Amino acid sequence: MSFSPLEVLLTTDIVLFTIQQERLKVLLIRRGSDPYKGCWALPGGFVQEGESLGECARRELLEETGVDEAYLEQLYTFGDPDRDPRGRVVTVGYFALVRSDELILEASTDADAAAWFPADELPDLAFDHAEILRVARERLSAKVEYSSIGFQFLPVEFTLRQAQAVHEAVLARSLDKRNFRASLKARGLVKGTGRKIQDGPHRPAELFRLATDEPVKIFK
Amino acid sequence: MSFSPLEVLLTTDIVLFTIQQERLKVLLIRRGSDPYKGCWALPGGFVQEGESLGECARRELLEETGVDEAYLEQLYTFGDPDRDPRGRVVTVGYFALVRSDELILEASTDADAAAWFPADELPDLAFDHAEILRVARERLSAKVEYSSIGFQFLPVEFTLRQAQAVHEAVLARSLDKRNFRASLKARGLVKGTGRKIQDGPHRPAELFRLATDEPVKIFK
DNA sequence: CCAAAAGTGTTCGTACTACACCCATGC
DNA sequence: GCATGGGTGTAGTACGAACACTTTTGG
Repeated sequence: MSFSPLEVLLTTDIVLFTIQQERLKVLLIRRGSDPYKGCWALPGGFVQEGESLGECARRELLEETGVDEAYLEQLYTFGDPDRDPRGRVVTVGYFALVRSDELILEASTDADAAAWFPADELPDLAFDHAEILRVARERLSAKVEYSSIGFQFLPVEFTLRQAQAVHEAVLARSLDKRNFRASLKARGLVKGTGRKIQDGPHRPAELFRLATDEPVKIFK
Repeated sequence: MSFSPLEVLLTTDIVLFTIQQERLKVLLIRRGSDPYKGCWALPGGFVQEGESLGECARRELLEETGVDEAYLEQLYTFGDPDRDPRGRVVTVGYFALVRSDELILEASTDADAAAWFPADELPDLAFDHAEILRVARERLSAKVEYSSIGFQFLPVEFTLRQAQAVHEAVLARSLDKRNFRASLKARGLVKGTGRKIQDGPHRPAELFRLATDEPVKIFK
């Protein structure tokens, strides 16, 4: 290694998903400075001294969106030489999941700079963020099927209907109610609390919670 | 972004797997310079100007091991602030698979600087390379079960016994011959060539090849 | 004829699919 | 009493796991 190594700028970009109105949504921010000023983009920013990649992603998420607690997972690293007009900037993509009921926190950031978009109606995005988002959606869909990651969108106690709506939103197809419930039971994933919730002119639904403490359980 | 962003050094490190004597092996190189001089480490090196991450991994693989054609896939990015004593060095881990019969190429590199180690008898490694290797093994094992990635270890034509041996080596457990073959047939993964190969005092085996052109097919 | 690997089917349990009706509640 | 979502079971099919013997060849 006698050549002088190339120094690069390193960022993390976060694809933050949630469910609203039973639809999968993604948080985007409007860029306030060049390049791509005024464009929609993923939240993210430069890695700082003494900070790990995951710490950086968590910090950026908090700073740019006000989201404090979220499931966070490294996705993929994008480093094509010309992906950023400023020069050599490599980004480590993350994806993050928050519960719908934490979204009040979103108001803590400057209001018109951030917005939730339905995952299937996205605007044009800055840099290669459309590609990062595509990879994130792919990974999320796959993981919902073979792990319990989908429950990250739900509060600690939830009804089975809510759970099914979340899975349907992520997979973008409808599921059979009896099969969905049977599968949860077969996997021993949820346990009833005995308590019920009444939210309309119909029979009250039982509240459930995850049976295990591990946040995300891989099936099989 | 008013602060001045941190510049980092970026490397790729490659976990190169193969199968020899029906065992899963990993290629390591002995470091010729500090830090960790004399230690075993993964092949890899600094990303250069104008080079994408995948190109860097492929180049390092060629330069350090003489391996030209290999299946290559990005694994995970490791960026803890203190993972490298030289300063802030972030590495993008890759894993690569080569066929056993390409290993003659390995002699093209300086002989005692590189060696194959059984995946379950590894020496101490430099940096956080033990962790990178752990992640790579995990990913490889998982992927062998739900994709046709294992055939990357085999030549274009192979016997079913060879295919089974490869899968057994990766999974570190023995498989049932009839089930293995039935599963290949059910998936329509391989097709017989009609030709046979004779390699000992026993009935000759038919040669097979992959039924599809796609290098790696995901099941289900 | 012996050693060595090639080749081949069935049974069982488990998991996914499709599918329809009664129940509890508020208005 | 009616509208709304809550809750439940069964039959068919597909897939993975366990399991043993005959065939072909070289020596």
